[in-house]
Amino acid sequence: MTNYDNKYDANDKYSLRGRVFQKLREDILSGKFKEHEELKEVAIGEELGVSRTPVREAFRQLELEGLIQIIPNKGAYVTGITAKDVKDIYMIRSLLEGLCARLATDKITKEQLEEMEENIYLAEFHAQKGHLDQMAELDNRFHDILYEACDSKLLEHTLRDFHRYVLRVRQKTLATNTRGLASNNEHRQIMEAIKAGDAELAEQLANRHMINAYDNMVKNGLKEIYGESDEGNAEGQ
Amino acid sequence: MTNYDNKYDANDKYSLRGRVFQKLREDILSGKFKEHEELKEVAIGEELGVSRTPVREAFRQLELEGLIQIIPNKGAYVTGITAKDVKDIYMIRSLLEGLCARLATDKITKEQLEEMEENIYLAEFHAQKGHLDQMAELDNRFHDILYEACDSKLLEHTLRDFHRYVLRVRQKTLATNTRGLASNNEHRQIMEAIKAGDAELAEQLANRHMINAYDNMVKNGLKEIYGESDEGNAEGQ
DNA sequence: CCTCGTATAATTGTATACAATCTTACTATT
DNA sequence: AATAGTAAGATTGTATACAATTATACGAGG
Repeated sequence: MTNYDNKYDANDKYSLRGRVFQKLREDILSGKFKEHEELKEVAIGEELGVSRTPVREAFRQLELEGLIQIIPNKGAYVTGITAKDVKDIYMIRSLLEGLCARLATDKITKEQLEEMEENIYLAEFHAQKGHLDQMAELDNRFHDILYEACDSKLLEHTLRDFHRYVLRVRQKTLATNTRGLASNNEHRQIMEAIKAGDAELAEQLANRHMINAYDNMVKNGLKEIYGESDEGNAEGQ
Repeated sequence: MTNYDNKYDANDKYSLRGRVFQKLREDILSGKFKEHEELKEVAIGEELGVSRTPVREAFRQLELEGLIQIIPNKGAYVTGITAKDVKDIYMIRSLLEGLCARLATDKITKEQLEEMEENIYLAEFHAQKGHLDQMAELDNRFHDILYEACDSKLLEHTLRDFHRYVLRVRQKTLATNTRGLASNNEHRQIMEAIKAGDAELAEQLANRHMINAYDNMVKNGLKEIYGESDEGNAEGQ
């Protein structure tokens, strides 16, 4: 669930705890810390030059973000993502991104729509050039715009959480260029539907966009990467 | 987002932090702490007989659960729920409870199905007797069973978060007996669909169940209670 | 050689001390 | 009287000290 309309965001940049939190999140999402790796308070503290207190508080936040698991009196461990988790997230996101697109059709501002168009235009350029990093960045930003445009702090926050959570996987799988181009075309269709005021269509397209993204991940070896590496409950896909 | 399959739950009962966390959450949800009320570390600590450290850590968790907002160097405040928030949550829940019911149709165990039937049977009894507290309890439990039955830790956790989050409102509005009876009949229909293996129908019914619940809240004065009491962004409903 | 138990070390949990920041009230100046 | 400045108090942020718990290593007994 977490917090919503908070101008002073929880990951506040200016406190030590906030900086530790951001750093650790980044390191986990980027894969610097592997799954099931243990994070020790003193080690992290020394590495970042802070005491245990801010580290501990950052741990509590990371736990609620689902990035680590804290076992009382034992330790903090980077959580693993199973193939089943990824499948579930995309199922949930499919519905919620659809809802988001539907709501955004009524609520989107002129500025947001313009940024969307620019985003798609730029992405096409980078797709042709094969700039994968920029593609990923633009993809993230496209969804962020959509989340902002739905005018629901709660939905926005929920989607952002899920989106961030699968970034770990995405970095390894979206790196195929063919999907990048197809994905951007789907973005364009969604944008066109929103622009035309067709909420139903926008919802369906956003819905489908997630399903396609997931199918592509499966094709490109999601199973091999995250298959049975975990607690052995990777069943579905 | 928060943590998922964690046998050692974050709100661990045996640490001071865990107890403080649970106590504060309970007090916020029950309405003992009013919206926008400031929570001071020392005051809470003295009241519960602990130092500031576990209180601070509990605060971090409450913040990520969306129950309080922490402004750096200033204080912790109980978050307000606007009418718009409630509307958004029910919109989201409508989709996700539908998904949950659909998945549960395939995954539910014999035991879970039996507990569901028993739950509905008991609820009918208490509805006739006008036992509102028990009704609320059984209603919560029904949805918990459904969440467990969908066999998705992620969906289960997400729905539980939203469910808990609206408890604050529910306690004030579901207290009408007529809705209790209707609600229980909807539970029965959902259960029957699941039992019959009709996933599509179960999804639609669960979907509709949420919409009905929300409509009833609006009828029974949600607006009056949570209308403009907040930041003045209660627009939609 | 294996198992159990104990002691020691390592790690987390909590309390307290100190630093930084913000709030409040009072005073001086206009 | 109103306002700005400043100092005192209150509150949060961080560091450190101590307690409790858990993991590890080693040795005794079988």
